[in-house]
Amino acid sequence: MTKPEQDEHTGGGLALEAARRTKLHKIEELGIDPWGGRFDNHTPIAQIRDRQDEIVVHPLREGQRSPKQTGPKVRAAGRIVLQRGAGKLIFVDIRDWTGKIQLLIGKKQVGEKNWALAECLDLGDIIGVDGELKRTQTGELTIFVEDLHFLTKSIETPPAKHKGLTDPELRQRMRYLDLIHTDGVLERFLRRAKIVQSIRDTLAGEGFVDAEGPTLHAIAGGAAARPFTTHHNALEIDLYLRIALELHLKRLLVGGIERVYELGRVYRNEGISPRHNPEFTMLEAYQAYGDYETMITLTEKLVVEAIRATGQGHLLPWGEREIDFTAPFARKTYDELFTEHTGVAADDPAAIRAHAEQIGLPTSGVHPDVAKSEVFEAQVEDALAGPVFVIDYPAAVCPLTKRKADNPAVAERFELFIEGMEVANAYTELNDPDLQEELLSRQLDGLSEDESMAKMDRDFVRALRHGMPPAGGLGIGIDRLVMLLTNSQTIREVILFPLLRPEAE
RNA sequence: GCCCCCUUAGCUCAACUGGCAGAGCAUCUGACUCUUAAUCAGAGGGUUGGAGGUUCGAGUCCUCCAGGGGGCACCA
Repeated sequence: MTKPEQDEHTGGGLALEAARRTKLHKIEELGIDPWGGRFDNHTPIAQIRDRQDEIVVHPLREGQRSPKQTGPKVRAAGRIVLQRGAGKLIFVDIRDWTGKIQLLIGKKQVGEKNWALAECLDLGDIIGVDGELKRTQTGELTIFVEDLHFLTKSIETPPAKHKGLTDPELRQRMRYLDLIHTDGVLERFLRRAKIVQSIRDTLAGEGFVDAEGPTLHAIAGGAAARPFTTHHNALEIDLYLRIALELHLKRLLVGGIERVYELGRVYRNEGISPRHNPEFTMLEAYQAYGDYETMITLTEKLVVEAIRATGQGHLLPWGEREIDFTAPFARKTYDELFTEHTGVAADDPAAIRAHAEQIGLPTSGVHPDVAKSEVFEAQVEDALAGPVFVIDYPAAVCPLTKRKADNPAVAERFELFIEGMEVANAYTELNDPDLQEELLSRQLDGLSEDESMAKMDRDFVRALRHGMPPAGGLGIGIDRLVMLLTNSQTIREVILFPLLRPEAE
């Protein structure tokens, strides 16, 4: 093992660590544990800052350079993010998850041992302090430190103190550093937590209970996506990571859990993009005796309450633009939008087929509803700035959805689109077991099994045969909703640890 | 899986048409008891992502590889 002293006068990566290890040893020599321990009764920095009006400034007396102040005694803990030496004074800025505050450590004020410890402080170290909250001569709110508590040494060098991390690879691989050093990152993820909490609160307020379905599925149903496969050794069976929550929650409707939801991770073995991560968070909620109109009302309430929880108004920033979330959101039928954006009659399969060919989509051997759906995805979805509820889908591409009573070619389904993104998807749930069995056993022309939602699940059909109440069901892509509510243009800004290739050794 | 772009000090970035690899922050030494992107004086720090190639000479041009970003495909 190399001695730190050997590298003391070099400034490369190893030497930066060596300098910190030298200080770590000095801390140990002072009889202080550089890894700290329990530190009770400190106050979050934001709350400390709120006590600034308790500072009393006494009248200036003759011979004084500045007026005497008295302030509240406070105890804080946080990470050192800035440090400035001024002789036998050190100014330190610490940060906790509520804010930042300046500390003043003076040699005379803290005593010899604390001063020796203060000389061992580096950017990134975590410390606790006791002191008096006052203002410096320049007016900066500051804890005048009386006692110093060392809580944890950082032996790695932090990023540049103002620019922070900008390399997207480093930001994702070392999210812990991103949270500390990139402006707005910690706040964004705390905001995500508030959104999720708001959704759970709203659902609870509407009488929904949460449920935990299995994530290992023998049949990856409920959506059309390629699953991840895995293997259970003792049972000697291949299993899939779930691609949706749907089929188990509906079993719970059969079981009499009348309002049920799950908010959890699903996995899809597909491409990565600014709007896709292989694992992402989905909400699905099911309400017995409801329908898709019930779900529109619920969706609006969930979104509006989530926005309220983030402390924002109805107009949210989105890049250079704004999104107007004033409820009720626009509602347009699928066919209406289809014609509006393509100029093709929505009830004319031959014209749709010709149009699909014209824009380069394959049409031979493809079911008319599939062709229509592909044109819709290619030309309509991206153009939907929204928020807009797209209502009433072609039935053939909706195998889990109840058909309209007066028109079996149309399914009672809506999707909520905002900025071209599908944020929510909801049905009046199909509860006819015979029709369900038929729809799950038949692949549509032009779709492979991978591309299809039609994966036979005998037990699911058996559950329906026992009677599932008429119901409305809703799915919301939580990550995309969080993107929209935090003005984040890519999904990896709202997922703490997006999938990356392993780092090379 | 395909196409394009990026990769230089711990971090953030320079380096002309191929011609001595640089700066700021960080680090180290010294000064400073009211600083706040502290300041001042000095010092050190590089396998230019990796491996080959062209050239008198490569951070720069070429090939392959790796990682990341964007787009396409996939995502009914």
